Amino acid sequence: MENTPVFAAGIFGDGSGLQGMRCGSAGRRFKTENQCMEEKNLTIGDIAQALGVSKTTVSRAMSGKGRIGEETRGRVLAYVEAHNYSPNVVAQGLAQNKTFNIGVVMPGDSNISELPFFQNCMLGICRTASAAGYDVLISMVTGEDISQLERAVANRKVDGVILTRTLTEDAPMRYLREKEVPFVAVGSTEDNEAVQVDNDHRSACRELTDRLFAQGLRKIALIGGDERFVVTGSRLSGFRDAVVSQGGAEAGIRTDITLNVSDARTVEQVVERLVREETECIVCMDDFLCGCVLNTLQNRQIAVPEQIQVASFYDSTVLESRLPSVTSIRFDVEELGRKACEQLFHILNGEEAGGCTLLGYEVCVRESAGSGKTAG
Amino acid sequence: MENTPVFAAGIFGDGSGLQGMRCGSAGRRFKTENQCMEEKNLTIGDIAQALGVSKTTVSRAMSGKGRIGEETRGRVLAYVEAHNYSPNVVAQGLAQNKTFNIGVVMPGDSNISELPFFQNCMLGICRTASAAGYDVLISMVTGEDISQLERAVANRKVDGVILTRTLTEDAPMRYLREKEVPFVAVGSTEDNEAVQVDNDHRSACRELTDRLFAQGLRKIALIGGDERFVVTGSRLSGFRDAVVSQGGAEAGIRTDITLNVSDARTVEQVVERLVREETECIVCMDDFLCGCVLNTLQNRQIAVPEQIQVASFYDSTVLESRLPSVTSIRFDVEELGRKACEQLFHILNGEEAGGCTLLGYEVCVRESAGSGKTAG
DNA sequence: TTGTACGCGTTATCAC
DNA sequence: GTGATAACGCGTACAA
Repeated sequence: MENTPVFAAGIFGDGSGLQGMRCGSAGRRFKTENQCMEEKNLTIGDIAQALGVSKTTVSRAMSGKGRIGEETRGRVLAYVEAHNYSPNVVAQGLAQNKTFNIGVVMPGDSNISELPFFQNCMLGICRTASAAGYDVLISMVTGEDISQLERAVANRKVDGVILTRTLTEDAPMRYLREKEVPFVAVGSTEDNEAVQVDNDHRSACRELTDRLFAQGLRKIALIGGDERFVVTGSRLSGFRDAVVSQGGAEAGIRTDITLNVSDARTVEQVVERLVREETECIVCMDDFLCGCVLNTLQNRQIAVPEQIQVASFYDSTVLESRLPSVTSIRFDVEELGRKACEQLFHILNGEEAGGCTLLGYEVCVRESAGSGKTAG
Repeated sequence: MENTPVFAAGIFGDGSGLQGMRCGSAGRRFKTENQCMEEKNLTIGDIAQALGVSKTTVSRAMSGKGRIGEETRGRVLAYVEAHNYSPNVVAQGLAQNKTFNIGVVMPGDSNISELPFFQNCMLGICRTASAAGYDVLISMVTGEDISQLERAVANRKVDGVILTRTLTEDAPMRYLREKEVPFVAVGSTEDNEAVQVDNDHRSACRELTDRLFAQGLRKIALIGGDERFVVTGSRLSGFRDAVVSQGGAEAGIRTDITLNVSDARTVEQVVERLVREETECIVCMDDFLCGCVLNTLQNRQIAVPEQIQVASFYDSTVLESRLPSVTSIRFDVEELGRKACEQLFHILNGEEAGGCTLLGYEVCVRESAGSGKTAG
């Protein structure tokens, strides 16, 4: 008994118009005659032939579109199940002018404290996409280099795109606009036309700041990062909202705002100044900065919250093992990714989604500030 | 002068076999007659027609394969340039049984200190892939759920896969093996058949540990994470290599090894014990654990390195703002991603790549240990 | 050197 | 309810 290895000839057309007894006709690997690994590279044509029906019928059975006899449908589905056939999505795409891919733009130069955000956001996106039969194609953007995104778009590899970070002068967004590629932005943008999904940073930061004032604090400092990130602006607005609602300077409130702080050294200098000026509480725009602030205070032997309070406008896992635990705001980032993906699908289905979706937040008062052990 | 909007009719065949004067025949958007946005949805057929040559000729001009007249080639390329046409990669793929996508498997449940690793690894992969005309498709794996990977593979969305983390019982790897999907693993594996790219963790950890012994230390403790990660095993081996080379217990060397430590609370308990037992140095297998150890020591007012030394077997940015600076090992993770991607391309080109590629490392002796201010 | 005629795997149209 | 047939955009053996 010979098991002659048979090369899957005619892959790219062998000239003979023969369509006789094929076995994994689309195969690209070696196979043995009698035992063709059924699950692989089976085509709609193979099934049609095996069942003595037309390709059209098989297609209909699978898609559920068009009329088809209940029995025929059952037979096809049974065969499909038995040989666990799965359609070639690329070919489906070619026929429908779709790719079943969504692009996700990730910054390649984010700092530590932002990474959990992107990770969880990706998780939400991937799960939602996967459940809808889509795959996620990544483009990393570093600085002004959006070449990866350009490639993906120019090559028509994606049906739409999700932006996971928004800048005030956003190169990726400008590009997508220009090319008329459907996209959704995670994080707010100044472009009101754009579909965006974000947490309500402004309200969240206002609420947290309000609580600090409610504790009787009067000298609060704010340290923030890159001003070009739209979220920095939102948080700042929330902070100011709270200040204004308390009566501002007229009510004896003193604030000290420092933005564009990006490294530990700068934080150190700022903190030293703030301590000298007898600031009662330092509010940080993100956990990276907050970590730096805590380090500095620890090295200077300044007790938190007894001598100075500290709070953060973000709650990542960066600080989770810290003592004292840090008062901050918690967001459901995975949900953010999910929502963004759903919005994109809406657009793709022509159900033009709403402009801006705001998700909630949770203020977590912990030991470092606002818990009552105030120094103020 | 009317600019009648003309719907790109006949997308899926309008019945008329007409091939006359088409403008973006593959278009799916509205266009104006005279000013069809040339760069979009131009096909090889459009170009052929415009230039009065055959599609084959255009194809050849672009691919460089097959003989073609220098002048003809020039004309085609000029036209392509002028209208900045770019081929439909999906269609190319369908014709060549390729996708021009590589899959990347990411853990969806990694802890903070691992994230910079995955980020940089991705960066290396994406850049290499992009330069080779490939895109990166992400599959997130959480726990035993490899459904996203399964979808991508079953749907033939990828030509090959890169695994960014390896476990001793690796579900994704098992799956890829079974489906005979070409893959490369970042990180070592027990499967010797698999193509793998890794840093030489064993040598690196041995070298670092050797230095500690060279400082005269005799009581060293090791704290490690998940035992199922292959890298945990490698690092442990390196540590043991150093111990053995120093003569081990007979030479008066005491070691204390604790694995599967994953949370800050456990670290605290372990550290307390180690301090009681007058350990001279705590070596951490990664920076997350190291961060926890430093926190605990700081809270207990135990000075590093004066009272106890601390070193880490990994150098992420998690600890970069810490004081004292931590002695650890530095790897070029982006290079790791690059190499992995290159190896995958070798396999895809049939140039069966070597089994295991080991990349280098750099031991960074800083303040926290091995710098001379020993407590031992 | 160039063109013809398929084929890749699927969907959509239109007859039957 | 079912089946040819023509797209989708591109590559390629073979003929010219």
